[in-house]
Amino acid sequence: MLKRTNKCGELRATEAGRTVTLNGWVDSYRHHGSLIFIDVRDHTGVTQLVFDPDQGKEMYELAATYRREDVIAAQGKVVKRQSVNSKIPTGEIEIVVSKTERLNKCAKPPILPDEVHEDTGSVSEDSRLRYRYIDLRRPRMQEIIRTRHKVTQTIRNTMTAMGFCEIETPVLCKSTPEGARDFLVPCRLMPRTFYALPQSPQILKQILMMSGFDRYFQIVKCFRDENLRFDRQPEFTQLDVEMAFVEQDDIFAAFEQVIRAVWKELLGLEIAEIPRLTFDEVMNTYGSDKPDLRFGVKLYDLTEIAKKCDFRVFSTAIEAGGVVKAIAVPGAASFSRKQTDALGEWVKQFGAGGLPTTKVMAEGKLEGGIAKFVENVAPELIATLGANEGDLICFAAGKLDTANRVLGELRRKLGNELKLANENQWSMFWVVDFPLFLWNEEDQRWDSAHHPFCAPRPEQLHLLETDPHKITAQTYDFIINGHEMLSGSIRIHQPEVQQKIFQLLNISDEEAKDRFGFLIDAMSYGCPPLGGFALGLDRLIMLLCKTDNIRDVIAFPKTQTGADLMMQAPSAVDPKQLDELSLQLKPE
RNA sequence: GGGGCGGUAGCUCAAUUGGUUAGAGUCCCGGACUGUCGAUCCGGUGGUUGCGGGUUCGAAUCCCGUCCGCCUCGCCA
Repeated sequence: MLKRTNKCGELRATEAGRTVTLNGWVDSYRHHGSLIFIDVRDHTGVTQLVFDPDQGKEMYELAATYRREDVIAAQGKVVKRQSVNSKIPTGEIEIVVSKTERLNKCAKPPILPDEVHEDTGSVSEDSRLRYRYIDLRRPRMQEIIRTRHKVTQTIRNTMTAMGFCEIETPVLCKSTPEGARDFLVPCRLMPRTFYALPQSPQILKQILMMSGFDRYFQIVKCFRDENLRFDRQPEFTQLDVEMAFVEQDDIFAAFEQVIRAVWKELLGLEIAEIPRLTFDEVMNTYGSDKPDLRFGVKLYDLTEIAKKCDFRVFSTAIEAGGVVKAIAVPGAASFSRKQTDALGEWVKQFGAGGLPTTKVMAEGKLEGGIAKFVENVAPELIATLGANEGDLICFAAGKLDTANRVLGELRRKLGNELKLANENQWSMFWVVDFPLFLWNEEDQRWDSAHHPFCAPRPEQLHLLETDPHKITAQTYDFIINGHEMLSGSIRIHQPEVQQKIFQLLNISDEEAKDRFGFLIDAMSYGCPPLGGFALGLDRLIMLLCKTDNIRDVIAFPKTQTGADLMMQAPSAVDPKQLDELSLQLKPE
């Protein structure tokens, strides 16, 4: 074969006169009867080839049969072009081909690796996933997947420099019914038993700390058999980290070094000081535990002001011990009645009865919606909210949690729709002081807010018996632009404490022993204080590549029903295989 | 599991809202063309309108079921 001497994106005018060979895919071809132009593409870019019959009739005739996505080789002289194409980096030169070879003929291509054109539109994701190998040839996809590699490299280098050791943990693990649903793998050697794919290496990394590895990390696949979303795949990748002999600040310092290195390496940006906000603070101020702080639109408590209004919705809520809160959304005063009504319907899914609104007009006048009920407090209202002309004030009245949720969701939705966030800005911060437990109304019991190995603050241990909801966990999230990127905690390192937590979570000794016996044992044979975190790598890449589709950042992703459209997984299996596993299928 | 949107040529879409033989661009095939670069021009192949029922003189269009894709609520310690 004619082996390449250069890549398709690298030749410039300075190489004019040299004889080179290129290998690649036919990106486009233009026939002019006795002159053929072909743009040949590889991962580095495209170069124009010129085929002139004067350079050889056979060569020319072969080139005349080249079609899109054929794989070809071409040898020839680099010459400066008569007419420069300023759209491509190699546009100053072309190759006058003297020898060529077709390395592979492409069958009629089902899709083409084109970027979007005005009149042909973009290829549906179905087709892109089915013919992933063609889709991945697109420069944009190449860029994303290569960015991903650069991120993992940067992470590995930084973690290694900080003294972390990358250790692999098993993929065939033990099923634990807590948390997400497990993917199960039947065990042939022990019939009627199953492995589970890990939801995360949580327990194993804690054990590695007990084993004296001191600082562990792993870029690792995790599996959760739950329903999927735009940013969720059944298998996804985490940067998993655990550290021994540490407190919260040590973990923050370690991660901040990593994220700074990634932003420097990938974006050339220095990250300023990273703030820490408490859970209560973000919930009350932004109505979310992961707000996007690239724009304001804070929630304000208007309960006192609302008491002065003769509005049934407010008074009923306040009498029931609830609150009245509001946000002022810039520019939303232009919303039509139809739009505000639609918002009123939309918020019902978060427990609101409806959405009272009013518009801020010139000179601090209120108009529309519930204006007549709040006119009497207009100046106070506007001052408290810091509202301006053109804002739409949205109220939520009811229980504090509900009001926060409703306004938080509304803030997120309208922030997106009205593009309130500066696209070129990054908002990063830690959320700290989460509650350790959340009350589960449905089952009438306590649940871990994160997981059952999170350590309570030692000075609050006595509250375990009396007021579990008051206990603050040494748990933290890291938020970027309104997305939860990371979460972690200081773990429990004393078996007595762990047992108490299990008790409160209604996990019996027997159960605990069955599921986590090895962890408790390990903990009792010399366990250092420890903590760590897990970072969602796919979501991080999504942010860095500015895509809102997790499938874009994974080479071979799955659809919302967990299918791989290229390899056609999952699929039925041979009855023999089932038999070997002592499995039998339930009739439909 | 619930809700919403979608499925028409290999690909991206249209079809005057139930009415003649389901069209266009692109890809592919063939032809013309020596400076194109999303080449252009001419011709051609290509359809179980996701699938299965039903309503109707007549269904891509309406109804029921089902499958698939996307978004979303629940769910994801």
